[in-house]
Amino acid sequence: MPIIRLGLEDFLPVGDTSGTEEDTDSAILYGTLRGSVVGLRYYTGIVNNNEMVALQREPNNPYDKNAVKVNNVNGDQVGHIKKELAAALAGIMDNKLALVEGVVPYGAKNAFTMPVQMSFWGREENKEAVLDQLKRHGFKLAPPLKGPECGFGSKWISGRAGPSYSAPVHAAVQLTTEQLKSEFDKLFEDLKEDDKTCEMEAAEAVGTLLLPHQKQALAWMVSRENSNDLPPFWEERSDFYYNILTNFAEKQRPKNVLGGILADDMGLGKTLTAIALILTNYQDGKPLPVEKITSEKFYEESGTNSMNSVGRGLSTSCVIQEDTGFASALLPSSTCLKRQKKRKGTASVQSVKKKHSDDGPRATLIVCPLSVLSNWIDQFEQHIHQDFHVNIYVYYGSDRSKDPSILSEQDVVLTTYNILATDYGARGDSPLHKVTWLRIVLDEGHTIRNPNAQQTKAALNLEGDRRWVLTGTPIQNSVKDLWSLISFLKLKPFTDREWWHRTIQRPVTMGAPGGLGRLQSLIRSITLRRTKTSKVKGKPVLELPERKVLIQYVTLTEEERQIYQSVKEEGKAAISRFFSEGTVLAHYADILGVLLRLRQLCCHPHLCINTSSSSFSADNITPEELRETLVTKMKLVLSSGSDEECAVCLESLTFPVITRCAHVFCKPCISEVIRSEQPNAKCPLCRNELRAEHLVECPLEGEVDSSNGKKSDQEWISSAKINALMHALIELRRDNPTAKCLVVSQFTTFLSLIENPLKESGFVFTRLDGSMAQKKRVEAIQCFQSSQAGSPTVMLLSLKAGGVGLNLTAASRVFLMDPAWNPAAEDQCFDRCHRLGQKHNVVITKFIVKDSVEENMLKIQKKKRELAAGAFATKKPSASEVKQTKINEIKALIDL
DNA sequence: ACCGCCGGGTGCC
DNA sequence: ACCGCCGGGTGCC
Repeated sequence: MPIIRLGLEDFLPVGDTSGTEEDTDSAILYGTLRGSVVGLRYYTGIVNNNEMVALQREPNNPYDKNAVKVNNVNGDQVGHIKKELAAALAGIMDNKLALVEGVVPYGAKNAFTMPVQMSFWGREENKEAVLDQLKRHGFKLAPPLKGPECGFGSKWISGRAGPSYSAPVHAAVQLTTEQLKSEFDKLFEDLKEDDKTCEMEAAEAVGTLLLPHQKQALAWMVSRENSNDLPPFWEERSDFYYNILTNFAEKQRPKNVLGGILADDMGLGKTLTAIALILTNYQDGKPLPVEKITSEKFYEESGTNSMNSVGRGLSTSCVIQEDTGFASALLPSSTCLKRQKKRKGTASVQSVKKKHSDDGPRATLIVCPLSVLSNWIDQFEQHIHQDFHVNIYVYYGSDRSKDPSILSEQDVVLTTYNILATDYGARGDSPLHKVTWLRIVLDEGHTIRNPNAQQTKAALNLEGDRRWVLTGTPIQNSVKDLWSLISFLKLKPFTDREWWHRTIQRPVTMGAPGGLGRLQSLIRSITLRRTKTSKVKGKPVLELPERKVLIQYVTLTEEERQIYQSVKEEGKAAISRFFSEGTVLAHYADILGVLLRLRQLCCHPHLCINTSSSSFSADNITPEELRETLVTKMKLVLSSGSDEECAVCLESLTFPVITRCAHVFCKPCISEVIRSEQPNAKCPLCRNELRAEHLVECPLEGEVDSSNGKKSDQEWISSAKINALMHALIELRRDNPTAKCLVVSQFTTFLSLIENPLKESGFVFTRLDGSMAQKKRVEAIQCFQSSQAGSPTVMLLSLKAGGVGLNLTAASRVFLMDPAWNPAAEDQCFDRCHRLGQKHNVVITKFIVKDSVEENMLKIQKKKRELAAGAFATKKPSASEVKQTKINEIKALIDL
């Protein structure tokens, strides 16, 4: 199931939200006030009756420091707020006590002044201050007018119609949570219907036959790019264009985005579809003119149309320029350069692309997270027909070209969000921003959901009419997330946050009638989304082979059980003490340590070395010792596989730091807490003193394994789990010698221990873990995916290795050696082989030690799954709820 | 007339 | 602005 969590805050004004940032979601309507706009004749901006206007402070106005400008939806100034009123508004606006929004109810054609109906929105606690401030200037708010869409702009009851309509206080009728849930479910439903079911064949240069749903996506994308439709919510009226949300009108036809959001579930082939689009729709629906090599075949491999095949391996025909040095690190050494030379020497070229700049833009820019950059390169390699030649430039690395004309000559330029943001930050020196692109594709587009992030701003400022967002999770936490995407698509008038907020976001969050409907029709007009269970012509989009998860219980040996029990009793005693002392959270890292050791003991006694942790009492120690202890604790937290979240942002840790009270947060998050609560900041988790200079950063180097090092000096012994695994592997080999399997663990040391018996029993195996260099990874993957005789049948895989794109479809069996805290991490791992291209039924075996922490983890996993399934309309948990959940989990895990 | 009244000039902030 | 406001011109009926 796609992760579309919709927080309660999407629908209800939720009070407490940690304060620091202006959160417009908890705003209530204080009331309304009629004022006047003056000075109309000095400005060009015009409005219609009932049109929304923006009020903007102008503190540097030489005549009045209180000045408030009035702009129309287009951003053109209409006039000023009359000075007496402006004097009252200035303080309110400057101190962000309220959001003041205006609508011109009538008199839009007046020559000198016109009325403006203002609504004041803000947090409950600021209401008094606002009313007071207005009162001091002799103004008084009227209660909110009641109308079907009061405060949301559309239909104002004009003054003349008489105020007999206006009375009740509540602006909008709120739907029940259930209603909202079902409403929102519909948001992405049926997007495939009507015009989105046409299919289109890809251009010849696409060497892979598209699946039906991919042909549909291609047809839809091509039609979007070539469409002449008006953007959503615009109508043509006699000789002007009219926006039905804001009532703004203009002569000039508003541009629709020649793109949209491809929001297919992971695994449906968004990348391939985008590649097909690039090659199929250049101009006027004609394919991209690329070199076609018509003479003899150049390569040994002969790739024909293969249905989304894996294992086409190296047969490729794209030329990837390597002056970045990055591509060569990603790709097997021989892949590109040799071919490029070969082709240059012998190929006869039928049609050479024109390089004249007067042809208009040619290049497509693709921006993606670094983790999927190599996947894009692979996919281009796989899917471009070998007789065609496509120029791809990987804009990455310190020697990336600063010359925009190099970029604009390409067919495709690939880069990452970080590079995009870095270049953009170095002002005036971003070649990416100097090129007018034919097309811009943002992959994993949800990474730009934070509108304040540099990468978002950098993406918004790219030039190019065809703009696409690829994402499997268009809405991650709330409707808010959509704004950056919509803004990137340059959909008028939503590029300005005020109009988005007033016309879509607030109506939806406040449950205004029609709010969801608007959002839905907006989404429908620019989004294509299919899930794994969607159907095309009555058949599932993807017919994946079956997937079975078996749990195989393992009984520890006598010796293992003895060690386990003694560590457990010791840990349980310590944790009980923490509970009785009320210091559970202060010892959180220690508790994780106990649990980690128990989990390791379930796998193999050697995983767990320093059983006697000295860190239980940390009284009189030097700063250096303290620092070291903290670093150790942080590493423990990070390596415990518990997928710790930052209690401030509630997301996974970025740039983790540990506090003196041993709690781990994102550095930016905790720094902000310290800054905003100074001088007496307290730890959000335990309320201990918090100081910026006490924060300890994690010494770099990705994968931290707490049990690293000491493996060679210990004699190898087996364990109950290893025995169970080997038994299963040998049985599997006997029944099906060519079957491939993944052996997955969170503990890379455990994987190393497993290498021993694999060798002894004559298995050919390979390995993939987070510590391996990019090049080694690619080798390991290609080696494993190969179907050649003698290729590895086992891959030792660390649970979190590899990005989303990791494709291990050669495997049809998975042995999960130890359960993960987060069931989603397990699922993601299983999806690496249970995905497009898998030909066999997939059987997953989870080894679980009977009567152990592992069994308890299964129970917690079950709960989490249930929670995730029902999470749709549930509120995002607060920090204290997260805390309580954790405490409960700890109790359950250690049988307290 | 230290007023009223008239009518022209004028006009955002 | 077909207003308000300003300030100069003017002054019984």
